[in-house]
Amino acid sequence: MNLTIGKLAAAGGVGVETVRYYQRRNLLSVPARSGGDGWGAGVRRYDGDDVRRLKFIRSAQAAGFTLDEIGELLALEASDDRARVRSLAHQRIAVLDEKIAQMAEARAALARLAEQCAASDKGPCPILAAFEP
Amino acid sequence: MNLTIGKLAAAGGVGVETVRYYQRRNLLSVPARSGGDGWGAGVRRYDGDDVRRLKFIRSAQAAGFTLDEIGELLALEASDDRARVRSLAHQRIAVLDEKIAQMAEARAALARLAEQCAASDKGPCPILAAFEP
DNA sequence: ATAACATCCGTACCATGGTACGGGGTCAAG
DNA sequence: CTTGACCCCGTACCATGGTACGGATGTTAT
Repeated sequence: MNLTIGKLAAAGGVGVETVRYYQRRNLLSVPARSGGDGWGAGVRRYDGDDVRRLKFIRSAQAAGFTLDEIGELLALEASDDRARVRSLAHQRIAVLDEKIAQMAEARAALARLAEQCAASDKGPCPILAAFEP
Repeated sequence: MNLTIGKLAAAGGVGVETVRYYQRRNLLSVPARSGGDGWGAGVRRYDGDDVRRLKFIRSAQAAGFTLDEIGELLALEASDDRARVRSLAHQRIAVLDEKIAQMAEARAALARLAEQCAASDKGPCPILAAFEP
């Protein structure tokens, strides 16, 4: 594993600019440039650990954490504040449960809508009504 | 039902500025001002239909529609393009299913994390690892 | 060794979904 | 008939999460 930024980005399923953005946000480190001396010498190289971090960022985003929160999580990884970790996890689980329930409800509404809309082919279908409780 | 913008907003669980924003986006109509003539004459009044629309917007947002898409849905309500409605509904259901699955996965990861983090009280808990597949 | 391609970096710009400000006008209760 | 709460409108600003540009430099395949 001796990746350039482009390979790292590809491994994480994001664009190069996104990696650089995460570096600006201090979510990913900025390794030294490979070349030894002079002015703009060498290219930065990344390894499996960077890939792990990058993938973690994407997973945590899917869990609904903001990039700021993800920064805190990454900092916690290297600390031993277990209480804080548990707290963040439980908070996020609660939010997630609520969101999942909400989305399931929305899904049901959409299924109703599609069904009612499929029944006949005359006139409009009641879109607003489909979302009413 | 003869609401001022403030009551409408409250009924929808949003702020006044949000209602005005939706009006700018053409998601909500802007009724005539009650007073008759002159320059700044009267206040705008809203009714149950506006409340229904506003609540619909919030529900559709929870379903993951963007405000632009919601605009299209509202337009479709008054049309009879059932095929388009079905298409939007099915698309959104697919996205929703994927997102729900993703969130369930994230929830499991967080539960694992909280558990491992609760087990002992020494050292850091493996946050990155908790999200690995 | 030279062309083609990738990286580096600062800076600017973008979309989405709002929120804030401020100087007015209006309305209902006391 | 004043006072306090609310409404009107334009304009500016904000946070989040990126995406784009472009000139200089570095790397690599032929």
